[in-house]
Parts: sequence; structure tokens; C-alpha cells
Amino acid sequence: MAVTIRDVARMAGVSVATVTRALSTPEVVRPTTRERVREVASSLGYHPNRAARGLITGRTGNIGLLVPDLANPFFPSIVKGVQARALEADHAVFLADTDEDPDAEAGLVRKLAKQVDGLVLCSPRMAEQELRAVAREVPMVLVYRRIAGVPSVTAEFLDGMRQALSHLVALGHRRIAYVAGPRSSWANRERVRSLRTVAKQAGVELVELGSVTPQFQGGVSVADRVLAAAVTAVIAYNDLVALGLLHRFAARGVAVPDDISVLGFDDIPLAAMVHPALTTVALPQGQAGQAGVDLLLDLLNKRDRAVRRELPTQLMVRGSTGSAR
Amino acid sequence: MAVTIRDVARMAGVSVATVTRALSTPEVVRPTTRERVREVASSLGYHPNRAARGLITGRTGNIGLLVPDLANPFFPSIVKGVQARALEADHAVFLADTDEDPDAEAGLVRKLAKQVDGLVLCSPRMAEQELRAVAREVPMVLVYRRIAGVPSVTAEFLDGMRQALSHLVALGHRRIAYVAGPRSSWANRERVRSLRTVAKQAGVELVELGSVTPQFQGGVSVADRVLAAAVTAVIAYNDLVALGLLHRFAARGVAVPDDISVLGFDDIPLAAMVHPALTTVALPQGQAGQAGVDLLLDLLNKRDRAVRRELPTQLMVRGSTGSAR
DNA sequence: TTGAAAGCGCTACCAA
DNA sequence: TTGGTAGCGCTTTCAA
Repeated sequence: MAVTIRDVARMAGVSVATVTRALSTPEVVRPTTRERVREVASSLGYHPNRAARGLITGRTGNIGLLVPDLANPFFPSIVKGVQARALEADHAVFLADTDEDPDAEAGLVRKLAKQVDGLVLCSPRMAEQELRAVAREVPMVLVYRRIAGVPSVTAEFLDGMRQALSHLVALGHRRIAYVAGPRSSWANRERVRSLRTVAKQAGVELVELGSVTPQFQGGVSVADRVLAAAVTAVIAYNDLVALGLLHRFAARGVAVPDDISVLGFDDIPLAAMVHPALTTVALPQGQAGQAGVDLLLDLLNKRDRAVRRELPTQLMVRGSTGSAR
Repeated sequence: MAVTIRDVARMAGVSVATVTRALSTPEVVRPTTRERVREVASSLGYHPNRAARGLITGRTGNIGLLVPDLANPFFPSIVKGVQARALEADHAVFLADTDEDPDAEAGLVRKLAKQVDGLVLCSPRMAEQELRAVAREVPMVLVYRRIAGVPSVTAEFLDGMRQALSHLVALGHRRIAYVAGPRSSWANRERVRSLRTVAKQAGVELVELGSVTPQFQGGVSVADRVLAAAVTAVIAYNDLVALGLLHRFAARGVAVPDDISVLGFDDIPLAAMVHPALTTVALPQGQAGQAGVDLLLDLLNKRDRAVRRELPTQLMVRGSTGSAR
């Protein structure tokens, strides 16, 4: 068995209460006692049992993190950000992957909820109503989703979309396709909304193409329809879809960017690795994860700071966009 | 406060002891009592507090998972496998990312160790001796690393390498480069060893090129040296390095596979998305994660099954390899 | 400034 | 088959 508070108390010749104080509220213990206790504790390698402590304080020192699909390259960086920030705050992270299943999500969330002080939900798929219900039961922060009354971290989509469209317009594009993601996705709705707004302002003709799964295959499957739409540029729901487009275009001998320009969203690591490299709107990932944890910790400590953060976006111009032919 | 065992006991008109039994060892409780208790419990939404239970049983129901770098696309699938299997066994997963830092690793492992029943260490970077020390303190399983006396899950590297080399030989390649990964990496040592063995058997001339960081940039940085080595094919330490090679080759106008064939290792999702798609030796990822959890659970339940599992590998032939010119 | 003791929610033992 | 109760390791009163 590991060393307990009693072992320390005995060796230091004090009561267990004094040991607790020496470690948690040092200022109320006489310096000489405090030092003796601390030395014994560290010489024995004592660390308080978190479960036992949690039983009393109601705080576990753990946070729960939920992602829809870790295999989607957008998420690992967010997870890393959460991890890093949580570690600094001496919190451990429970991870759950829902496999893009909105139904499984609710169950997992509640399961997690009971073992943690709070939750960071990354781009959750579940219904707004259900989400709101959970938010009443356990402190939580949304990342890349926004719901009235629930703290969230998102990015400035409108600005990102404006950067993207201005770039294409500057290259002479006037008729542009948008490949939409899942209709149920909050992120997709945001993107569509932003895009319509800026397209109208810029006088660009927009061709919206059906909902696809937000993955490589989604892009592959819609590529031929994009070509048939007679546009000179296409904006994809996300980078994965954009990569699917590139893949199918290459297979059909369509040159990018000479025949058609392709623009993605997210800036996943892959975007810079392919040929031609993908022009894309970079959304903060690690930073979003960190901000999520920060918000959550504030919440837990009742420091009610900004309940909603919007991080900046940045267009990354690479090889997949060029002049309209 | 959440509903406790006492609430259930009171409402069901039994003692707390009976409630525990009705839920954990139903067979020792009279059916009528059992049913009454269970109905009350579920109507109240009662779930035992895991921390409190752990205090007594010594089991937390949590397992710790450690990966060197979640941003490396090889790991997310493993994590998903661990997750899925752990969930089935009603265990939660603590995740830690060490950012490829062998020193941070040891600290994180020990920190995790105190909150879990056992650990799954994924391709850990730390020294063998240290690893062995930790293994004595807490049940653990290694994934993609092997150390005498510690349970592990790996893949049949030798067989995979043989498939890869036979493929290249069949295409007429006789002089082949290998781009090595980090010298300190167990996986790299295994691959070098396998490759030398099969190369000798096949009468293939091997050109070994320096150690690179196991990432995209590593491949980019060594690409020119590969070209200077006058080989007709190159095997990279992993897919990320192979992608770096492809990228630089494309930039220099070197055609793949016409001028040179490129072969990777791992079969990360990206491998199939690039153009030309990457021929690679597929290592089980999700499956390895699942097997890791299985081994760990066996260990925890003292069912001492196979202490070492080697999963099969499979060469995925794609566009990046072709006939020697 | 310190110690004694109650009790967090649960399981395991012993007795009935 | 059931109930009473000790006690897991810790923090937090309350008293001294």
C-alpha cells in the first residue's frame, strides 16, 4: 500500500490534521512544525490520495474532454492544447471519443460528468436542448460550438470567410462553389451563413453543393459535381473534404490551381503536406483547447470571466489557389 | 448533491448493505428484495460513486494511456482503439501526451499511475531501465515497444519488411535506400534489424541514410541525399517521413514512381489520400490499442494470459512504387 | 497553533 | 438472506 497521511503524522510526531494543514494551508501552522512535516512527507514520497480528498472536497482535480472523432486531424491538436493547459493547472484529463454518434454522446457525457469537476466539449454533435440540460448539471465549456448561456470558445468565422473570398476575388474568381458539410453541424451552418453574407457583399455568384460527410470520402464523392458546376473555384467545408476534391481532381487529370482553385477550412497539418499544398482558413486548435480549459477553470473557481471567446482566424495562402482561367 | 446509497436504502426500506449486494452481487439477495432495490435505484438515477468505491476496493475503474505525440497521425487510431475497448469494459481513460519528451514522460507516468488501475504505454520513449522500474509499481502494458518481462503488443515487423522488400525486388529494384528514424527509438532499431536481415537474404544492396526526426520535415530534409544516393527505391522509417520525401521530390520535379519508388511504414490515414498514394506496410493501430487494453485487464484480473502479442502486418500496395527504371 | 473526532460514499466483514 | 458497523484516506469542524 502507498504511504498515507497517517504514516506521515506518526513519523513527524503530529496529528493527521496538522499534516493536512502543513500541506494545504501552510500559513496556519507554526514554521518549525510545518517544515518538519513537509520534510517527512517528501522523504516518504507522500502524495495525498486524490479520490479520498475528492470525497470530502467535492473536487476531483479531473476534467473531461469529449471529441467526436480523434481520427479527424482537426481534433488531436485541440486535445493537445487541453492536455497541456490542464497539466499546468495540475488537472488530469479524461478523454472520450464518440465516433460521431450524437446518441452515444449524451450517454458518454453523463458518464464522464460524474467523475470530473467539469467538461470541455469539442464540437459536440448532440441536440442543443440536450446540451443545455447537461450544462445545468455540470460545469462545461463548448469548443467550436455556440449556444446561448453556455461558455464557449470559437473562431471568427465571418472574418475568415471574408479573407478567403477576398483572396479568390482578387484572383479573378466570380463564380464559386461551396461544398457543404453535415446539415446538422453547427460549424457548417456558421460557414454557410458567413459565406452568403460575404459573397453577396462581393457580388460573387455562389453555387452550393449538397451535404457531404466531413471526411476525405465526402470530397471525393462530390468532386465530379463540382466540375460539372462550371465554377473556377471551390471552397470546401473543411480540409479533409478539400483533400478529397484534390484527390479526385488529380485522378481525372484536372489541374489545380490551373483549371480550378481549391480552398479549405481548418488548416490541419496535412494541408501543408500535400501537392499542391492547400490554401485554407486556419482555425486555432491548440489555442482553442487551452482557452477552453482556462474558461472552465474560471468557471469552477467562480471567477466569472468572459463567458464567450472568439479567436482570430488566418487565411493560409498556398499552392491550391491561383488566377481564374 | 447526487443521490447516494443511503437514499436508495431508505426508499427501498432496506439497509445500505443490501443495496450494495443487490447491485454488485445480485445472486445473494432474495429476488423480490433485489428487484425492489434495483427499481428504486434506477428510478432515483443512482450510480455508485466511483471514488468512494475505489477507496475500499482499491480499484478505480480507470486506466491511463500515454502517447508521445497525438499530432502524429499514427497515434489517434490507437487511442480510439483503447477508448473503445475500455468503454466496453466500463473503464474510463486518462490520456497524457508527452510531446516526445522522454524526461517529462517518467513524471507523467508516475502521476497517472496513482489514479488508475493500470497503464497502457504507447511507444514510450523513456529508458528501458526506468520503464522496468515503473512496471514494478503499477500494472502496465507496452504497445509498440518490447522489453523482457513486461507485457506488450507489437507487430510482426520482420514479416512486414519481408513483404515490402519482396515487392520492391519483384519490381526490379536492387539498390534501395532506408531513411532511418531516431536512433533511440525501439521501432527504428527493429526496422533496421529486419531490413538488414531480409536485404541480405534477397541480395539487395542497402544504403542507410542518417537518422531523421520521425516527421514530415525529416523526410523533406533528407530527400536530396536520397536522390544523390543513386537508388531506384527508398523505404522510409514511417509514412510521415515518406510524405516528406514525396513532397520534396515533387518540388524538384522527380517523378514518383517513374524516377524513384517510395515505400512507407504504418499506413496512417494520410497515406491513401496523397497523390500518388503511398505504398506502405500497415501496422494495426486500433486493433493494437484494443489488444493493449485486453492484456491489461487480464493482468488486473490475474488471468495471466499471453504476456506478449504480435499482430500481423500487411503491405498496402499503392501508387508510389513501380518498376525500377 | 494543535489535536480529536466526525464523516464524505461506499464495501466487506461478522452476526443474526 | 439481511443488518450493523468498521474503516478506506482524507479534510474540516470544534475544542483545547
